Amino acid sequence: MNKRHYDSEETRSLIADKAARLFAQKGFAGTSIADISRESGCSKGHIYYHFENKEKLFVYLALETMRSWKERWEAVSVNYGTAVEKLHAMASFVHNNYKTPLLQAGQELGSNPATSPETVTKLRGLASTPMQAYYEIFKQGMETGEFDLREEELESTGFLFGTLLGGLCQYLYTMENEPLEALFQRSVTIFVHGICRKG
Amino acid sequence: MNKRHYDSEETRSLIADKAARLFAQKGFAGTSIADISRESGCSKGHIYYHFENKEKLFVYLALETMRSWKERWEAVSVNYGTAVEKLHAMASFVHNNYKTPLLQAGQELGSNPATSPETVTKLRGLASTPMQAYYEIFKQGMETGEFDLREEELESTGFLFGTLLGGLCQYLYTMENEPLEALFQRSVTIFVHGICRKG
DNA sequence: TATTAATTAGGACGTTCGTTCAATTCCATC
DNA sequence: GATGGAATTGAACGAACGTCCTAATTAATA
Repeated sequence: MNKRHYDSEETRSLIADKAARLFAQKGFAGTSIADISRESGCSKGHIYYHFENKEKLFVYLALETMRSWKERWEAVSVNYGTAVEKLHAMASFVHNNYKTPLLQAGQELGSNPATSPETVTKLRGLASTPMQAYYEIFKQGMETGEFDLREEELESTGFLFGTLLGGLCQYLYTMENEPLEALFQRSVTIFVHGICRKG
Repeated sequence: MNKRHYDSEETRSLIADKAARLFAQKGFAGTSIADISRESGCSKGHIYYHFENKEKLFVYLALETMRSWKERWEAVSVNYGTAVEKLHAMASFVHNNYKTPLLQAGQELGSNPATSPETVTKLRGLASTPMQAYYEIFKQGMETGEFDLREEELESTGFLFGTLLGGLCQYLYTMENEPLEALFQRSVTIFVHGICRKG
């Protein structure tokens, strides 16, 4: 017995895909249901068949995006040994998989006084998923002696690394892929070595 | 002869102030003329007496913000000698004076297909003002031998530094001042020294 | 005090927004 | 091939949007 009639499930994820791209590109308020309808090719009414409302749709997208991001990173990261290798891998991974603009849209929605408290709560913890992943890498680097870090510097280091990668994601839609990838990689180099002339 | 009747000029800059804060906090689409009217305490019609429309208002704010930012930085920066000192000063300056969220709102507006081409053009060059300032510092550091940089790395270094500071500005409205300032300063330290175990 | 031009308010406009809902189409099953 | 529930549509709703227009208010000048 097949529970799936029509292409309902596919339609749902098509809507989700298109909506995620639109939210990432134009922000929460900047994206209308009509936009999503046009882009996905299905009626406005049908969007409301799959999702309760615009806010819930966004929260679903944000949470799901982060869950899948974490899952895929954990699958990828085992292929890299040292912390430095992992940082480079992470830079590429974020460049290709991260939907930071979606996080920004989340901030936009979260800071709006009209947003429901439950939504704000759910959105609050969103950024902690990638931050945790960054933290783990720097922790490893500290433990193996690759990095010269003190315990209390770990969190802020991961935070800043994530902020830089996140900032670079702003250029995903306006910059060529190749030079952007170079910037992602150079971010790692700078974090690791700095730019100071050594003794 | 006084050209200023009433407090028109003051009212205009009051509108500009409130509008800038709102745009920075809630984005371009997320901020309504009614919001600005409520916040500034003057009528919607009066906003249109001072500004042609919402788009032009935003462009004015963005350009004016950047112009004033540059002016004030140039006044401040002469108090610092070395490139490292200037980087720390810049971090503090951005923390206290930069309206990066306004730049993000600019990207939001600029990437909207409905936005007029002239506006897009004006917005395009916005980010280059601070980037130029960052570039200058790293160039100085390279020339004085403080930094170990090659000519062709200058631009990307300034770009990344600006991206990191800009990313940190996202937390202006959600984080306490003191720990945020610490993150700004630590950004400089990491950029300068990196985190790799030396020798 | 009367006149005038600059300033401000507030409501009306057409449009677009998020949302709802009745009607229709589709497919699995009988 | 008829039936029923799931999938999908498209029109319609009130609210909110950006913008415009007219009327009221103000302060300077005559």
